[in-house]
Amino acid sequence: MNYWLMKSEPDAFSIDMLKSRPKQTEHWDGVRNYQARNMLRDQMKIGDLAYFYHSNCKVPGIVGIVEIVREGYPDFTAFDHNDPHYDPGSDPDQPRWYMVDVRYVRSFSRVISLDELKNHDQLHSMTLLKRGNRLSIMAIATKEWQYILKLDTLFHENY
DNA sequence: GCCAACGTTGGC
DNA sequence: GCCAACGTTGGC
Repeated sequence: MNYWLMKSEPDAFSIDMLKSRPKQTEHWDGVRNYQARNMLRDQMKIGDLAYFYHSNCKVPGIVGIVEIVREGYPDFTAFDHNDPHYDPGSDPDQPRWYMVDVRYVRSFSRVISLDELKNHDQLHSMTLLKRGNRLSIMAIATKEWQYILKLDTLFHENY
């Protein structure tokens, strides 16, 4: 069982949009980075959980949890001339880009903001907080996952 | 195989 | 909207 963090710009695809999809499930398309591709294709397994992260928005941060419900398969948006993520270099017979399907699990009662995450020494080694990091898919250590979960439940207990 | 130019990401 | 950081491209 592995833990992940997946970034999305909420204007393009937010956790609320995922929640309102049929079966609260959607494919995670558009990743065009080889390191992230390798994780989608090779490492993400059914039953793995991921934090849904909203990036490039007013309050960037973790907004909820999703579950991987289908393992890596070719990202067909790369074959579509009309798709903004079209890549002529990805051949259907030898796809360059991969995706997984995710299902909504739950939303946090608040955004656990990037700013807040930075304030916890226990999270300093997270890839997300490394300087210059731009990966849209990253692994999260079990300890970090649990620590972040507690940030949300602590909030519940206090209010 | 080097590296300058360019495009993208994403916080601020 | 700015720009630092990083990945990719392509000339040589």
